[in-house]
Amino acid sequence: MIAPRPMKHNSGEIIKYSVSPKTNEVRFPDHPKEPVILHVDMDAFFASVEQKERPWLAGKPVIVGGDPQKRCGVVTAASYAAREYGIKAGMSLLAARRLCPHAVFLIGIHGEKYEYVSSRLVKIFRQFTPQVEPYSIDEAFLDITGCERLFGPPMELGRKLKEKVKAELGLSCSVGIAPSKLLAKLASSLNKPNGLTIIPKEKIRAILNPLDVTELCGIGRSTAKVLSHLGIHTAGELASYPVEVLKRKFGIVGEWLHFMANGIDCSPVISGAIPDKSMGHSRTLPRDIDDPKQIASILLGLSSLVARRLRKGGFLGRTITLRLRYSDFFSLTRSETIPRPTDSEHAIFKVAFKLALGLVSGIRKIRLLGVSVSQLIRDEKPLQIPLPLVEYRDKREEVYSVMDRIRDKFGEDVIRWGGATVFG
DNA sequence: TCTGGGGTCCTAGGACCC
DNA sequence: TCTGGGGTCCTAGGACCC
Repeated sequence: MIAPRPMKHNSGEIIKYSVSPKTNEVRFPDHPKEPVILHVDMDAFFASVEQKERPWLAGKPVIVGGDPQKRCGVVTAASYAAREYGIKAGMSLLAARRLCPHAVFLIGIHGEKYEYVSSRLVKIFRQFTPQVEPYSIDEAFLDITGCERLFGPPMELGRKLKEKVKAELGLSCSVGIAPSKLLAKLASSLNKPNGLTIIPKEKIRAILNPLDVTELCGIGRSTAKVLSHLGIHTAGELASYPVEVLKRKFGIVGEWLHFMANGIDCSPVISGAIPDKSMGHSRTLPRDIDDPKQIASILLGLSSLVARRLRKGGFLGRTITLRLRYSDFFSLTRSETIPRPTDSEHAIFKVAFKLALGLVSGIRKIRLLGVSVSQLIRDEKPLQIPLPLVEYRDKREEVYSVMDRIRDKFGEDVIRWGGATVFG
């Protein structure tokens, strides 16, 4: 996320800055060099990967999403040919089908395939600079400051990068180049798909000012609504709005808004791995339920998925959060922190189910259930000897490891705990 | 727009301890 | 027993992103 933490260091420290009392201008410690940041955003990533695999789908409206037979299907990705019909990510599959009945609907998200392509992309990016920060499965920031001697001017580097991605993976991407992450991300969005856009320092104001505030990364519907009440609709209007008023209205976010609208962002490209903070899974159920037995079955299945990921990543977690959505769409969370960190599905399930039972009502049925674990720590195997810790490492641990190996080999659904719902 | 699933960060109140 | 102030942890919710 760049928006919620634009002013932070790697270490989490706030970068010190000063504000000129006369001009209201913000001053940062001088950079040794004017940074050059490049943002890569893959074009219709999931849909393009599928099209590359099935060449006969090239140029056709392709929609990747859930199962349209189930009620919960939404569009996860749409090819540009599909977007011409007004289809967007997040839209229900039914609505998408109405807009474009002849589109090709590819059901199911093949996460592992996309992860693999994503890892190959990062390898390509690293051939240009070691300073690569993956931002999501299909986006990354590259700090290309000082790369001129190897690859030519920034635009030349951007062109070479696009060519290499196309040649090696057959995928097109949009590239934005600017003096900061915030502006590079904005630049890549300006000429999609297959764009290559630079925002030079002297054009920042001219490009930023007329933009709708919602085009800035970090301003969503809620913030835009509040801004609109203040008479602020464009980035230019936001930039010249008194920062003190914004701070009163939004707290620390108000300050970010001010900086964003002024194109100020000092967040560095962080090339090291960013540790996971939480892991979770949730499911919209095929139909609304309120039977504790069914709830238990779903929660055990979700807990298994989460625990398996914890073990795979070598993590233990302490806080277990239950997420629940009623049929009227009212959502809430309940969490509990346990004394000893765990990676056991049964420990996770026990807490999640207890929390869920407190929320079962005779009036509203449940539409969605989710389980997540946070306060993660590394599971340091050699350190697990101390006696108080032995207790949570019960005999099931051996069973978990056997089950994990079986699932690795034969798939998620070949084995499960009695009573657990299997999620593929 | 009849509304998925994976995350992150911030806020605010209350409990608890010193 | 009453009083206080600060720090930290826990919990719940909200906003936002892809």
